Amino acid sequence: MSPPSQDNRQRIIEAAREAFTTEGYRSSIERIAQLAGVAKQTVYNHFPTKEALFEEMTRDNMNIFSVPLAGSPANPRQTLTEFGLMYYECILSGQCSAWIRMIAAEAPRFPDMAARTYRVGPAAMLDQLADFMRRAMALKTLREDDPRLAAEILYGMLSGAERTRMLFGIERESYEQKQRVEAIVDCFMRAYQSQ
Amino acid sequence: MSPPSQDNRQRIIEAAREAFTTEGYRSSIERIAQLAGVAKQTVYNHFPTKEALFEEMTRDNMNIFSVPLAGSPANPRQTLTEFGLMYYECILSGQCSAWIRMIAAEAPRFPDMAARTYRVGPAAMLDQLADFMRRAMALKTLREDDPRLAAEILYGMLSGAERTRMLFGIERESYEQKQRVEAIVDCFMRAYQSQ
DNA sequence: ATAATGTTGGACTGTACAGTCTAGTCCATT
DNA sequence: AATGGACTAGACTGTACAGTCCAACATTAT
Repeated sequence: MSPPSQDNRQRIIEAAREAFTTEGYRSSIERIAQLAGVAKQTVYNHFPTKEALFEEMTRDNMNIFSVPLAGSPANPRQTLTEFGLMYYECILSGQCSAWIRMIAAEAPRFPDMAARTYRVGPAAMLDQLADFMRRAMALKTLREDDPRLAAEILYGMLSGAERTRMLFGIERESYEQKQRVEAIVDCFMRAYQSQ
Repeated sequence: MSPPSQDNRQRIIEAAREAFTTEGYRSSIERIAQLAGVAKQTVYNHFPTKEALFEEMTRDNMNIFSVPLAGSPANPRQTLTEFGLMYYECILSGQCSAWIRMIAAEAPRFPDMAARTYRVGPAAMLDQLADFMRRAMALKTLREDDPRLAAEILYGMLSGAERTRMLFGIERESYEQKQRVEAIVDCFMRAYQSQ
């Protein structure tokens, strides 16, 4: 090979992410090639079909979803607040919004991709969160209850109304994220404090 | 006119709803005509362009979102449980799921349609719910707090994880809806009972 | 140098589809 | 009976795009 092939491959994947998340699957190969600054044929040198490129791109961008849950179950209020802030930062960002919208739109056409993304993204996060709840419940820093349900409830409170607005393309109303996250975690703690 | 034109118009809109929600906007006019049992030209007799048909269809189907909130603020647990059950029934049904997915997918292309649907659907429901919270708080059957936030929190707990699964096309895990709704409302009541 | 390999740009094929046009049919009103 | 508006079937135009082909070019390894 002459000009470094791996560079081109990565540039194409990056361009595909850009194009697919903003224009959906209908975005054309020619457009992607143009965004990558590469000839159309070069795209086909690296990926046999548009579908293959799409699948590769989704595989390459899955890490976009991971939000770490670091912190001790001894102090759930603090740990969950930190987690909630990071969640808002990452998951409700413009980039991630476009990504989720695109996944949702193409889920019927690419069910495997959607299921894989769900497993790596939301499902993994829920598992992590449920595990945290279980440990906190064992420590009696949260009331004894179904840890999975607790995880889903917190997840729901955090994403719920915001996620809906984001899906409909409604601009975020202006308010303090920090304040909102704290109010939500406070609500969660009222419901789940050990008595 | 000979064969009743209004019938055809309604059949076309119905077919468009079916086609657009299952295949997205990419579904063809020919396909819609076929579903409606009508000639392609007849579609164009009623709607000038594909976009116009789409807009009309979304206007016609907006009522799909309305979930009534009937019941007294004197007994929030019961009223909210009934509301939650109806919400699950309606909003998380296959038909409504496909609808939401389609809206989300086409929101960038039809921002007006998306905003309108948001106003009539989720926003109206949140308003209704917030009003209920306000009245219950005035009655001291719920703790004094921000009623809008309370509404969004309950809405989030109800739709959160389920909505995500639905967007990703993940089959509902089998559990009792009623049990889940009751657990969620119970959690909400723990957080919002007046002390 | 030369062979091998990747890239380029442009021409090309085939398909799918929006939207138009036409010739003919069916029915209700006059 | 005649007029006119809606319907049908199908041909047709133009465009967009996936995917292929090819001839010329650049770079690196031998």
